[in-house]
Amino acid sequence: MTTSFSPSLGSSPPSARACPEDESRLCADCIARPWSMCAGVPDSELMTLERAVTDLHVDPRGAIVDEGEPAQHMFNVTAGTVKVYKLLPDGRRQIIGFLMAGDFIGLAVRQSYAYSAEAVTPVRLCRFPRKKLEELFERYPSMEKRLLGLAANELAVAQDLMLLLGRKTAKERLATFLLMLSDRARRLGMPSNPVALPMSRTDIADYLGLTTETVSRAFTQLKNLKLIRLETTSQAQILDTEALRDLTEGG
Amino acid sequence: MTTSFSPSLGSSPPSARACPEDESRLCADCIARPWSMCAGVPDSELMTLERAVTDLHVDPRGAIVDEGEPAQHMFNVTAGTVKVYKLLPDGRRQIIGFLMAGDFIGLAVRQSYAYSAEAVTPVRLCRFPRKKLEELFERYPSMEKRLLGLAANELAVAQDLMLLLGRKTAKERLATFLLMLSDRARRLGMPSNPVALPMSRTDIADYLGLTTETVSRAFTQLKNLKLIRLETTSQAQILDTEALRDLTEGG
DNA sequence: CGAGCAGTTGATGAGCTTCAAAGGTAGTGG
DNA sequence: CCACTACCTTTGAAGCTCATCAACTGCTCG
Repeated sequence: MTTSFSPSLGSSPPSARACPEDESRLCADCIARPWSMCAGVPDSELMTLERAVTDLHVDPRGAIVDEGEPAQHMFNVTAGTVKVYKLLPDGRRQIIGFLMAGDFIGLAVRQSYAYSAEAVTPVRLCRFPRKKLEELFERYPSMEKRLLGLAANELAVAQDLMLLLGRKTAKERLATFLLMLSDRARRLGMPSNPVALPMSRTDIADYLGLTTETVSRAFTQLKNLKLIRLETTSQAQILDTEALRDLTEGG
Repeated sequence: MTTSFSPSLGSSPPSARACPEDESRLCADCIARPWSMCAGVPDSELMTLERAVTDLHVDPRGAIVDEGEPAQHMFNVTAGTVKVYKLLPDGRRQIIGFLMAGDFIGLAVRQSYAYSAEAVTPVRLCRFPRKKLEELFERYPSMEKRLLGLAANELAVAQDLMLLLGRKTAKERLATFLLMLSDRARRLGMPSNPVALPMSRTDIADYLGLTTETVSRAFTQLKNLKLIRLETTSQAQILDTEALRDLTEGG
């Protein structure tokens, strides 16, 4: 049995399922660990880590954190895809990132979350109470060092997205997006050429600062240029990586 | 005598002037310290800090770091305004931030800088060799902790800018920008109501993802709405903060 | 099989860019 | 001190990209 929609896990006791028995809860087996801040904890000390975290599953469309809610937890994504977004009062939405294994949610200096996060696919998360995390950092400084490195990476990704949003055309944005997803999948050891597009066209549009219609037209353009082929709406075969890469920079 | 243009300070021995005698080089006197990562170093240990850094001045339009160059240093801005930007091969530019006292430049996990930085006003900087910085972090973990906090802040600012670039109209962007500058000036203890606009219209345009013409027209619109008044082109009086704030969110 | 939603395609229009020129402002030299 | 020059900013007119509105297709799931 699975709950189809989860409430925000940020502050209230979540109805999200605890980890079922058919999957390991051991940090030693965690696929995401090498890419996450947990890589800063020595193998021999993983039990300390396990005592601090709660393993959670969230179904697609389930909320993980809500903008403005008290930031009591930090999360590590260990499987699946999460979208992180900000809203304007009139409903305009900007997705500021798609998170995957190894990424974190909820690094906040302030009291409350600066954004909302929601599962795109079935997602698996490790939840750290902020206080326990502080203790872990005290005990394993390299864990905090590692988080700084991840934050620096996030920052670089954010800056690339700013360049995209401020200065690229629709076609260039989509080309950039497809290569970004492909590269990331490769880094995570997942299939990188038929690129997986688990998110909807609306999500892609809200990430690229466009509308679904424009995203759809851009897909058609790339198809007509023989740069990609859509196996299904959620799987894109890249036919000419070089030409696509040229496109991302206006070539 | 002052050199009007400085080469990049990132890797080569800079022709930027060392700090002249009429200004203190002591960290104890540093105005930016409370807002910077140096706040993580106890007062009694400031001499260690002083031995590690080089104090630099850069004139307007002088380069500080160049995208792609080896990232051998990190910088702290202690006075003045710096613009940080990325370029596309065809010259399109996106300014990803205006930095002021307390902000850092050059947090990079990778080997080279991910962006360029250039002085807008006369700028004062502390330059940290990456190696010495590592030693400082070893010695003063709270300094690295503080840097993590600053990076988290940067990230939040970046995310706000993504929302602006992806989803706001020209008028909303300018309103957001003016309030942002005003708030920041206040936090730094500088005059916040006639907002200082040290950067050119072109710089503002490249920050907001617009053209100079559109920025100029947006200024005119805000003037006509009686929300602001331009004392000079580089000083904006905010006449109705509330209405302006409503505008930033589409109200 | 039909309902409903996601995605695609088409037609029109708005907002911003581009191209062009005039108005200001600051710095320079007589 | 003022005139001249050069650049920055503002304003105007036309064009283009993307948004909006609308219809259609195809897929998924009772």
